[in-house]
Amino acid sequence: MFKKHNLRNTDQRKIIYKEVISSKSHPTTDDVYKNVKEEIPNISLGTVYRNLEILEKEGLIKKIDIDKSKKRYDGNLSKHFHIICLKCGKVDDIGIKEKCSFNDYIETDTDYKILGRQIEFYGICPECLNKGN
Amino acid sequence: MFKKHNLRNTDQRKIIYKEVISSKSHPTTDDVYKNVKEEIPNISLGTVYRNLEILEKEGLIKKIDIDKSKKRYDGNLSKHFHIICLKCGKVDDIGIKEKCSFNDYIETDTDYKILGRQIEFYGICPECLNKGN
DNA sequence: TTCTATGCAAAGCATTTGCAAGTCC
DNA sequence: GGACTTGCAAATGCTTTGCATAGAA
Repeated sequence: MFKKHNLRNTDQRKIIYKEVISSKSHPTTDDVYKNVKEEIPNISLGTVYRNLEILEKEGLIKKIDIDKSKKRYDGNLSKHFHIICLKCGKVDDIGIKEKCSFNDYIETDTDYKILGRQIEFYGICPECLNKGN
Repeated sequence: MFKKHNLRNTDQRKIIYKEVISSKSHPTTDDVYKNVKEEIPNISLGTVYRNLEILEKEGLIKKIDIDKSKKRYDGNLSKHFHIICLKCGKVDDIGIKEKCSFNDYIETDTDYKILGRQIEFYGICPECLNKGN
């Protein structure tokens, strides 16, 4: 299953991966740990941390940097945005429609009451580009 | 200076505030601490943490949740987005033009090489809305 | 057999907090 | 003088890491 990524096919890895892929709730590391623990009671938290990082580096899952204090992961690799409830902290998906205007994202058809947004672009700055690679 | 916010006008607070307002580099708590320390050598890191949080709650500065590991602050209260260099970690501003289309944000006239973006909306989810306030 | 992966526990880092002393109003 | 602030240090919470053992290939 993970051979093409030069990763060994351990039970821990398989179940951690399955857990993220099958979840719709953008679980934190601890969420994954607790759920995997039901199938592998003696699994170590360190193993969960290590595997989530590995799976993310291999592009098999995605890491979400929403929560200031905890890492969250997403098994949905398709292009989409997130919407976070400021009361309960839940993270939902927003489907992306190509070519729609910026306001469409805000006037979304979710039933959320929108209070704010955060947009970050990532790239390489001119100084770093000039320094070569 | 801070009277309208029911805050006492301490040297520590004044200099911490001045430091964030005058900085263009979206400093971390530790950045602020180090700079303030030059004026108040015996200032405590806890004081910096507490004051940055207070200033943010009063709306005098803004907190930026970009860095997964550290808090950053911004003295620029006007509407704008951020762009982060994936090599050096620098955070620059992107001015917002009202009514421009989403792609305009990406085809920005910064000299960055854009590699990705992250968009998060914040609000109250339907379940929390139904629970009343 | 070989080398990656795991479990465990300690360490690391940023942040928060309790408390006594200091100081703004 | 009284309440808010500060400095200090300990505590907290999440994440990382070192190391001996287990296990996949």
